[in-house]
Amino acid sequence: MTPAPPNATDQDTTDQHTTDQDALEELLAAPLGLRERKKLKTRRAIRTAAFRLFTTQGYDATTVDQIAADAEVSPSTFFRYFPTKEDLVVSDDYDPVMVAGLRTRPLDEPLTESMRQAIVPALRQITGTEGGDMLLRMKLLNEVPAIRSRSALEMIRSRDLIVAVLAERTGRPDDDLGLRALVSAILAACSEAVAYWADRDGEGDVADLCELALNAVAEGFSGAAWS
Amino acid sequence: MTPAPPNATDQDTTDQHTTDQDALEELLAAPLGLRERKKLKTRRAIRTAAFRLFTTQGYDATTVDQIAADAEVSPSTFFRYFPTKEDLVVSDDYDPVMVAGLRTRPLDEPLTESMRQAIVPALRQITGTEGGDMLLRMKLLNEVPAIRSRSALEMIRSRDLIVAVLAERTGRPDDDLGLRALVSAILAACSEAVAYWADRDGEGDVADLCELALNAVAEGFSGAAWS
DNA sequence: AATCTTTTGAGAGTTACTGTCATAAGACAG
DNA sequence: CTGTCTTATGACAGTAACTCTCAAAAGATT
Repeated sequence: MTPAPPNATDQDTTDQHTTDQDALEELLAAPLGLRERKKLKTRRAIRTAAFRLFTTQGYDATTVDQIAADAEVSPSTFFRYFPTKEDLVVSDDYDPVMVAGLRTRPLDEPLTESMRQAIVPALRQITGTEGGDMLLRMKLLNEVPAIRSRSALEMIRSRDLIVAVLAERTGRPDDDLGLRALVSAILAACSEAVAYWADRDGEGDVADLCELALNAVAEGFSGAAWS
Repeated sequence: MTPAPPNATDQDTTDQHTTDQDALEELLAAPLGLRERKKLKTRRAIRTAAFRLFTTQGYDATTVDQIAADAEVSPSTFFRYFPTKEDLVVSDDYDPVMVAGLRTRPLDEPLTESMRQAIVPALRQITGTEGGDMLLRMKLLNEVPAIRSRSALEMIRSRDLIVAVLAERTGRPDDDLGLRALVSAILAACSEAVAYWADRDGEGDVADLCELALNAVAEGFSGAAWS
């Protein structure tokens, strides 16, 4: 999801170029305006406060009012930054990474392979950089039904995004059932891997587990008896 | 999910025998007590009222109080029958059907084939008997984020159930990542098929679509270039 | 008919969220 | 650096989905 772009350009009806430009600008324009800096700061403050409370009291036992108080903002402000409490946890900034990865793959490569090559490195990168935070989020995702539930919506978003890219690349329609099914299946397998990893406190390498999961699916569908 | 067993035997601390006996009794004792009959009636009344309101006003615009009023029960009673508003929609009684189907398959059959043979006929049966209701539910599932989200939890339950059965049959551990990934992938593909079907107002046969989806996944994982 | 058990409704309380509006604070022009 | 314009904030009121408690009603049992 939008990695909290400080000033989310809501409608880019103009051009697909805009997206890339914005991303670039965001990275280069180091001296952000004071407003933007403050916004980022509050956002971080809220999230930090929230996670601190979550780890000590648990997700459900922590109220939005508490979080707001702890972050020294009003409850209204909380909701301005995070439309729902769940949004604190389910923010996956790596869809774009995956899409970019996908686009680099050769067109004649099998789709599963392209996806594998897009997902696995992305996972590896993420765990490398923000591993701790991700583990915590994924653990919440395993444990808190509300979040687990909510994350399904994010997955659908991811699926739609990937399907759109692949549809474009293969010249299929956007709503091709086969394509959707395949992408969903792959994402499901990878989610299982991530869940498994989080459930074991980040033991082992997520990326490896993800490959393992994908291999298991491939093997299963190849018709192995498997007992 | 428990298809609303009229008198859920909450604690059978006595004996495992009790469970089977109760289940048997429940099926045989056709002349249900007056209480049970009334309970079933209210449950139906609530659901009927709810669906009527949903179709006219939409899901979000319909409040629980309205539903309760329409069904002529108190709001308290509503929540006694359906712990959440979403539960009105996401009640899949066919997990047991699938599990039973799975158990009839030969042990040396490939897992994917067993699951396919368990899922497809189950789908066929359901659409045959309660097709209209299912279509409506699935459409809500497509359209209402809250429900879509919630149904993810049901899917996890299904997955766990199926994984447990398959783990037992293949002698694998319950938490085998490969098995989980495979089952999740298959369920994801089938969900796509159902969603696709509902999105097109029940046009075509769900079971066929499901097979199509599974075939697409198989093909994808077989390494076809696929463009 | 009397007693016991379960279901029901009334009401009060909590929490996540929405909308409105006045005020405060950064941005910018002159 | 002053005035104006824009945007972020907080206070407040309101809604709706739940949760809990308790007393009354209704089915079950002897």
